[in-house]
Amino acid sequence: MSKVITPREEDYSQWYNDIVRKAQLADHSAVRGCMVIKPHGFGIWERMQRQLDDMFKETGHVNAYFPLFIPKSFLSKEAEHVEGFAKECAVVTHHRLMNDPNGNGVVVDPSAKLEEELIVRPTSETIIWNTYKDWIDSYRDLPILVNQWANVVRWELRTRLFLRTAEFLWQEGHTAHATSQEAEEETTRMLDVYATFAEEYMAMPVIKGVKTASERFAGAIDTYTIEALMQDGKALQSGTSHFLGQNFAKAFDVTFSNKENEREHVWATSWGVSTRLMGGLIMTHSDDQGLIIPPRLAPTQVVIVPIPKPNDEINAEAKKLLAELKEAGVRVSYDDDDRKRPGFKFAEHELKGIPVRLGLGKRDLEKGVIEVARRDEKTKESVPREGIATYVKNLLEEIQDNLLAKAKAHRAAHTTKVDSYDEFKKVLDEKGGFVLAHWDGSPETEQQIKEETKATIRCVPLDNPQEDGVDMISGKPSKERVLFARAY
RNA sequence: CGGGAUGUGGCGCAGUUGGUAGCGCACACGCCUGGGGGGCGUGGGGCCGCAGGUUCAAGUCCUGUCAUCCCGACCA
Repeated sequence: MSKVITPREEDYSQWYNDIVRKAQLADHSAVRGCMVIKPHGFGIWERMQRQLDDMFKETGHVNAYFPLFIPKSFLSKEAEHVEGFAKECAVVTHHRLMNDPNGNGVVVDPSAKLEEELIVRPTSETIIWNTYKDWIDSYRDLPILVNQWANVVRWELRTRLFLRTAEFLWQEGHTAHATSQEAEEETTRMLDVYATFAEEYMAMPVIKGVKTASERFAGAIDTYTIEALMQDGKALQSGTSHFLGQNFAKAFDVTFSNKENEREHVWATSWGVSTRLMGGLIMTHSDDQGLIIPPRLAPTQVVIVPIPKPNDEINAEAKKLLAELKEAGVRVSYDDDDRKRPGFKFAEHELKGIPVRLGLGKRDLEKGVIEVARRDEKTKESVPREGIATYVKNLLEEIQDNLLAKAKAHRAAHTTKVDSYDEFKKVLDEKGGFVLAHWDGSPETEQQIKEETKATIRCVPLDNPQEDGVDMISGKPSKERVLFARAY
């Protein structure tokens, strides 16, 4: 297999595909739009899952699991919701196959038609709220703070590995509360969890904000989002947290008795991040040599390469090094494959994004040093063998910080304030990135901008500085800038 | 779903006016090598995406179909 990656400058889409496939994160499968997540890719996802799950638990949530299939009738109970998802649902109509009477393998058994079709969940609000109806009777039953890790299916017409696949993995939190205020607090709490995770673990800075009406989740009162900026200047919606009001409680008739013994509808939130984060991770950090994984998410943080090849002496030293590093809490492995030469291994580990490589060579050992190579900056240095574990541990933190700093610098350099529509278009075409501009709040100008420039309002940033201005197009007054970008 | 392109060993590709399917990498074995993707030799591996059709003969021509990629439309 050719290990050469298309340079970003030449073709960013192709570069992205090359990274995903050549770093062995994922591959296309036999099913249109569905991918096989390979061990290296899944290992990163598992690190994300584990960390997020811990953060959910720390904020009081528990995990549960609801069915893959949803009765068709459930989808029609919340009008906006069905409209948002109807066009991309996989539908189960039969439950049995039979041998083809003509001898051509198996066919669907027409007698096994389902009375009511089942929808493969595109998201689980409906099945979950149908269940919550049975769980909730009193204010004492609230809040319900449940999360589930699951796969969902959305029959997308155009798919891209990780960024938009027909089936994807995610978590979806679904909470039920006694008051609007409590639900709104939950919505922003989880948005904060996502933002913290993105910055501290993925080293991917994000802007927190609220979606405009046109970009809102189908069935939500408010959709909060974290928006990240990719290397090519396009935005990636990386996580959402929805305040659902009483929409689903009303649709599924979920009520509770309050302290005054009055019957009220329950208030709801839902929030999720998906394997799309993998796409964000790739497009935030990686380079033309391959993937770059932030140390906190790297399944393997350090790889030890024997130079020029494993032998008894080097193996013995490697064993000691492994023990020292593991003792220090570092995820480390030893590449003792004796069929491949060092140069090949270097390139391979760089391609796969392992943050730190230790070169263990006879000459270095005699001098009492080890060659330490960092993936992020592609630099190498000789480090004393004594105290190497501490050095590496500190280096991993430095790399983590460096990646976040670089991503922040890139975002800062690609965030532009503009005050005229001409300038807006010019920045989008020549520079890309986030564009902060005044907007009069009307769906019409938002739509016009989208049609003419392909840019959308990513969000109205939270804690947005208030300032007087005028809409670029209508000239109507505006009191704050909103965040525009072309997006994935 | 519309426009364009591409499907040939695991990967990347060539294959002329139709006439016995090739190359590089990878793989297996052997020898030589050995601090940034080694060298030489030998060898194995193909329903040419799939289904029809034209023809004495189809990887090549025709029709259909499936899949992937790029650009759109769509996209909580």
